[in-house]
Amino acid sequence: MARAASIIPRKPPIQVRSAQTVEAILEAAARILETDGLAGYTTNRIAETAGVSVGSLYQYFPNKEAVTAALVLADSQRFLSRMQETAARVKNAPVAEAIAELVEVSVAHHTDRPELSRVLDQEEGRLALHEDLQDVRAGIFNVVHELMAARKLETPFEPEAATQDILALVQGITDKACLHGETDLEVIKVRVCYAVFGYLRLPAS
Amino acid sequence: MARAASIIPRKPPIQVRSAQTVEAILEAAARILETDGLAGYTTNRIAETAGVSVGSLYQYFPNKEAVTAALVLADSQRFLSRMQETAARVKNAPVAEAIAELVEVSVAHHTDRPELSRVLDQEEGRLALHEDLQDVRAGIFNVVHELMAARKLETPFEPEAATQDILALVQGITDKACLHGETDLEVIKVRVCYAVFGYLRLPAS
DNA sequence: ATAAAATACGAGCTATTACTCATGTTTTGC
DNA sequence: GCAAAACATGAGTAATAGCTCGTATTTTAT
Repeated sequence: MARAASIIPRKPPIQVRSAQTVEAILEAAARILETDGLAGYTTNRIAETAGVSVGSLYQYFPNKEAVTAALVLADSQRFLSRMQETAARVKNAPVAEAIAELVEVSVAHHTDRPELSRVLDQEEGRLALHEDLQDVRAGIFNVVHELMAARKLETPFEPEAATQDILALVQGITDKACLHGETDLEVIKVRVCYAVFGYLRLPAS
Repeated sequence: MARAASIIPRKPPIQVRSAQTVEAILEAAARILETDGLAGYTTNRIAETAGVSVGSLYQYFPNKEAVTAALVLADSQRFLSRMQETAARVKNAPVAEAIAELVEVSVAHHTDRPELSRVLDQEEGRLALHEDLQDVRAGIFNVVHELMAARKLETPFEPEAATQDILALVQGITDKACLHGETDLEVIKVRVCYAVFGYLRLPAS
């Protein structure tokens, strides 16, 4: 049987020098995915772009997938942090405002580096098993889930299903908008809010 | 410069024999994408699975991408046909029913061979330029767009943006549901309808 | 029947790419 | 100052996959 390709970093960087190397590798990988997509995404090119040797790359990542996984994880963690911060901040704000702020965070996360976001979301499927990543996904889910509970937002469905649907429609609308070349964060945000308010049967703010 | 890889079929099959070959190739490609995704998707394997030689494959397709493009086009055309038929059939039905029927077609299209649908949607991005495909996408767009016009469904946004959003949220919710292992078409359909009705601010049926 | 066109075949060429390893350099600990 | 550990290097290897092309077989047309 083919041994499962581990995604766990091979060796943790100890010195500052190596930490910089790892950072450079991740940023290079991101830039390549952003510009050329998976087409030009090779370990040799990642190393070259990062200004390090391939050998160095393989000292910290057991394989190419691990680089992608690290990228996805870092990106998701950033998103989760912002969602949690925002959720805490708007804890006592009016519902409409709370939702609007969370939607803004979500849309901003996709419109910031749209091409990168698209590819990472797409690659996430292949890495869905990874534990850390599942925790982050669960965290994002919980932010929305808890908001609905705290505000007593009701739907005819299980709260879990409703949460999933809301996250899905936010992402769906945002992605398509980006895909069609839209760049105005505000405009997209308004439409996404409109959809979420609609799903929740809330009156317009 | 790298010459643009044409996606236009190299030679049209003339005899029935070759038509069967082309059909076998497309079905084999679909099955591979469905089971192993892009990982095992090689021209050699496609040919082997189809029970023909690689040479035959390259007699009708100029390159691998062309096979994928043909697959995407055929799939989109099936979807468009069903949407158009359904739209025509429910022309005079109550709005709620018309929407429900169209949503059912859409959800069914994704839940039929969910894995295949996911990969094809994903690959569609890379082939977005192709003319025939753009026509089909425009056709799907028009079905929804015209329904909204005929029924005088209003939103605060440009009709085009609203149409895009509705298609996006339908696909978004459906995809995520499939991804999470949901298989019950009826259940998904009800939730998608709920979202669409919400976006359109229509009372529940 | 026979020539020509269409179709089928598949070994193998070429290019690419993930990944290794032997060797050299820098940093750390004492 | 020095040994050991950490880090960096990049030419080279092995495997893979897209695609070609010379040849063989089947179908069509007359």
